[in-house]
Amino acid sequence: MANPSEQVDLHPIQVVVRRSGVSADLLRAWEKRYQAVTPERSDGGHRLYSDADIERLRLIRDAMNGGRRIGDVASLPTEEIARLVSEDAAEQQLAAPSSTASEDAASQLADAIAAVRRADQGELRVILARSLFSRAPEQFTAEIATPFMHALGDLWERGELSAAHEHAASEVMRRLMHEMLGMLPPREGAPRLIVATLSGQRHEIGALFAATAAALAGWRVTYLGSDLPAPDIARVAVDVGAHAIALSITTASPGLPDELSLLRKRVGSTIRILVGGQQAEEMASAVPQVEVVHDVDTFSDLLREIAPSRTNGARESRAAAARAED
Amino acid sequence: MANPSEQVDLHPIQVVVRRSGVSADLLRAWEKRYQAVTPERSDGGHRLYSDADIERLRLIRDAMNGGRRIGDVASLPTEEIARLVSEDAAEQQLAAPSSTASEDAASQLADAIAAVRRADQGELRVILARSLFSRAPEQFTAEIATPFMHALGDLWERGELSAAHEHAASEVMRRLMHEMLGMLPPREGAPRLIVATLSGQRHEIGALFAATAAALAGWRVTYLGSDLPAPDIARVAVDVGAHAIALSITTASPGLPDELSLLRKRVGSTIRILVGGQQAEEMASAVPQVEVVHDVDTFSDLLREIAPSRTNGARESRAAAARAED
DNA sequence: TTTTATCTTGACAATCATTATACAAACAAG
DNA sequence: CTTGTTTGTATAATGATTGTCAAGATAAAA
Repeated sequence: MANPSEQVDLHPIQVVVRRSGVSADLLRAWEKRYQAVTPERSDGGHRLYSDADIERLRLIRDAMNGGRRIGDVASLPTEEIARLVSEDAAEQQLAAPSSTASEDAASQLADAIAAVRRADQGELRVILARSLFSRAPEQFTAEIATPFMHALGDLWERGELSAAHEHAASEVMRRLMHEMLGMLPPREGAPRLIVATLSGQRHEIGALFAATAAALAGWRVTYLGSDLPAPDIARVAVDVGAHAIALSITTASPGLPDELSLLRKRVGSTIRILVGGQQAEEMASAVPQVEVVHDVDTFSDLLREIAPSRTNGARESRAAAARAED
Repeated sequence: MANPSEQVDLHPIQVVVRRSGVSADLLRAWEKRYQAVTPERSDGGHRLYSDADIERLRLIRDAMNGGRRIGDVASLPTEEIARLVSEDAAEQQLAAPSSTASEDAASQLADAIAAVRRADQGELRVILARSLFSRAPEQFTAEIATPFMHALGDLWERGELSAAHEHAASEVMRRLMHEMLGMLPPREGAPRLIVATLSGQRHEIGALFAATAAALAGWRVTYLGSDLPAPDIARVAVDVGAHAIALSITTASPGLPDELSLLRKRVGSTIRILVGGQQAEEMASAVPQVEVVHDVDTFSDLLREIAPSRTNGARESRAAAARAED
């Protein structure tokens, strides 16, 4: 076996494919035709790329996005390519038209509520979907989703909506939040969170908010849905190697504290249990080693605290890349 | 040192298979070839893995998902693997994705089932979403969604999945079918259908299939979700001016025929009521003016029969639009 | 005891990387 | 519009790497 220390910072071709966005076939073609990069070889003859190789490939890719032809740039020294790229970027700046401002949240919210009153599910979906895709997920949660659910609750309490209308509306929101959750890319190596509601708890909107917040905080989220017995949740948590479990509790029920205790017992002491929702304080404050969270912001902060932040690493390497471009 | 207290946190190989998603054969192969982990042994020679071993195996799996090769990472110290994983995750965000996808339905289905066994919700979603977007909705329903749900049921019956695993998997499918439903454009002037399940009926997958089939047949579908009392459904149906109501019945319950009758009375005789699902025959055949549908194809045919086909009109107007562009 | 789970070993098959060649779409020049 | 060039992708043959399986034996559980 060769000295391991010299292999640590060399990467197989698949890693380079993922990091550079260039297919394996193309990497080999570029190497053969233009010597774009000339990676090391392993004992078996497989290519081993250095970080500098990858950086150079990214530059080449950027140059091509700027309209250059591969044959013109691939053989140039790296600094030369970098110069071309920044030149092209400067050109683009001049041609770029200033973007139109995004619609304000208030009017979108008003439109959505109006659609709810008309029980127009299709229109509601269109409004909310447009709203979601026109801003960052964090903004959507804070400016649209949360106020919308509150408005829905108010209308229902005042008797202006039937249960079915409310059901149809929150169904749309639930669907959207599912989609959003699916759009957030799971990070490898990030801590894992299980999100669910216990038996008898059928309102899953709160759990969805929690799942979204966690995904935004960089966690890998397994969303189990609503109405699950404690042993099942425990089993998944242990199997998956979860670092924490988040539960939404909206309805009071007599057996609930016991079920929480059972869950606490089953999962072992290293896994934290966080509960939130209208009835969380009442149902969970008596259960030892179960933490009650009162609002989404606290929850987000707590998650970032627990997780050993990986964002720094990403930020550092991005900064390094920026320096290299100068 | 051979006291029994040290065995508390050691696990037999099957537990490790479940938690790490690596098969037993592979665990032994990795140990033999690369000393990926070197578990303790029982007196009889059986492997006993620690939690740290499992964590290391998870890291190795993450590294491989990041494009690393087993031979490169398996022998590295654990911290080194962790470093590679987080580095790969961070760097990957800077590149355009270009992963290789398997095309045919059979292998996609196999991939999906494998992900279910690993309880890997994120991967499952990626596989199914890719599968959905790579074919027409009709094909997805017939070739992927239906067989997938059957396979899920089989696994559950054979006890190879816990309720929570099954829950997590069908959650993903449910979410996807919601998205698909949202993607199908509502046709102006098409007849309206209400889709829901009655009180006590919590399995909404069947209802989702019905909603999708209807949307594909050209209907405007209002999807209410599961577990709704008959009066609420009736009110929405009347408000919206529905031409028909479709209900999924999977669980037998004593009050159900009465609730169906109530629904029948409330909505007036012009609205047809169609029911399907495992228990539909038993629960609904005695209720007058409620039609039992036995499979999806029959349901689709029936819908096309009831609705005056708009497909021609749509095609005509699309052709007109094309002419206008010349 | 009987049944199930795990062990070791070796072989095998599938996947992936390599080279070389070929081909077709896109592009530029005439 | 036709040419020739550039360039991404596909193919086939070969070898390296890696996942899976079978057989026979032992251990653990029922």
